[in-house]
Amino acid sequence: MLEITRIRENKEQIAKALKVRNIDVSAQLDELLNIDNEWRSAKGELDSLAAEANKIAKEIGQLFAQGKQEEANAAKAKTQELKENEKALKEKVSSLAESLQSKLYEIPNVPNETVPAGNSDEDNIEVASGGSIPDLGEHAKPHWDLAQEFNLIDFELGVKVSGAGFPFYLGQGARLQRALINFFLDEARDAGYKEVIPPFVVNEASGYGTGQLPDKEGQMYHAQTDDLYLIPTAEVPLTNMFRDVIVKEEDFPIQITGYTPCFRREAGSYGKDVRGLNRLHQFDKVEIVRIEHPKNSRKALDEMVAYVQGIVEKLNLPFRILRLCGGDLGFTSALTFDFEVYSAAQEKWLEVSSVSNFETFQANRLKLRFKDENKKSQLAHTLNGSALALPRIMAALLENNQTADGIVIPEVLVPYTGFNKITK
RNA sequence: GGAGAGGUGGCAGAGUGGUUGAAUGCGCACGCUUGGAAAGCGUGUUUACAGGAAACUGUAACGGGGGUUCGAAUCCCCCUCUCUCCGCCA
Repeated sequence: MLEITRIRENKEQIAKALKVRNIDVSAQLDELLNIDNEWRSAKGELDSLAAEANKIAKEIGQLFAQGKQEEANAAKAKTQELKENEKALKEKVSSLAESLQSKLYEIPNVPNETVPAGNSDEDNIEVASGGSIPDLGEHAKPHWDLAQEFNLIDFELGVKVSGAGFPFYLGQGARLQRALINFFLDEARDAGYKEVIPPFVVNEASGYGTGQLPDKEGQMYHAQTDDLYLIPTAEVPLTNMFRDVIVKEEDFPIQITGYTPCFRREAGSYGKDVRGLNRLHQFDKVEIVRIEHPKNSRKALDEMVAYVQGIVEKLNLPFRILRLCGGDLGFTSALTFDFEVYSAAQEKWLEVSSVSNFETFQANRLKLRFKDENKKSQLAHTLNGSALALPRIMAALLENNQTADGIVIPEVLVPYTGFNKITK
């Protein structure tokens, strides 16, 4: 959520910046500012009315204390009209505040000035790449065939027990999965991130805090009996740790990491993009989160991108890094870099990480602040990134590393798997 | 799930209708004191919004919402969370 003061002061600039997302919010901003003006004047009126009422109430108290009953009662009568005005004004103020709030929720984050204009993922800009795409020859199998052949993942069994998109990982497949999780967590810890195991369900307030609510409600599983949401990403609990918190400036940078399963309804997804591990309702992910001083967040984002690149390289996967264009940028993000790895049998790029700087957008919703050198509270910046999402990494590993007699495990993972090749 | 108790400032903990944004203690900050430190003494120490260049002023907030009242942390109603005991249970 954008700060209203920022909109007041930089309306034109914000409208212009949001054009990068292919949306025109000028009219919305004007409406917002109108409401804000109305709200402020009503609030001012209410405040002085309340001041007057408070003053009289105090006087009445004193009159009673002095035993001047009659004068006190006379003063009481005087406040009747005041009370009625106050009540009406109060309602006006709160309804204006409410409508202001809901309008504010509708405006997406202002893209960073380095975000390129564009409509879709086709307009994203590749900023780096690495690794080499293996030549698998004609007999390359997609990972869903390999998973079946080596008995690593059972999609059918998942359908029976839960539904499509909830696979069973079996034997060496399960061990590889666990190895990846442990490898990612260890790497993150070595890079200075504090490990956390958060709850996998969150309340409504947390959903609002990081921006999943109100607009992306349909993407989350909702346990209605208890009004809890299954987390779509560890970002939600890890960032909400800092909701309503005023951190100390010297605590920056705050770096945390956590592994969680992620649950996504993926309403509306279908077709061959969802085949195998490409898109699941439940998947594992290790997330890194940073809470930063505003002046350091840009640098922090670069560090996070470099970190993610490092682990992708250790896994020897061909990758590319994309700077997301305005049209592909998430609602809450100011700047995002996506990582894709090449899955050589499917012959396609798969997104495995998204590293974003939200600047103050989430912090404003979260009321996540710090005291600056002048002892003024200021919104912090929040950032996060996948490091990494497992299924597509698994897909690429299986496909890219297939050989005539098995699937080769990357060297860095062998200490974690306990085997260096998946065999029948 | 049943019964009970309770949610007050960074923490502990008073306060049951009237200068209470809130005693007191701890903590913290600054100053005095000291060779230095501790102790001691003094001053200060919530947040949000509005107005203001600032000093500051006004309003709101004692879990959340609503009500009674001239006036509510204090009374009433609803919700919520926590704790204790019992039950169930990994």
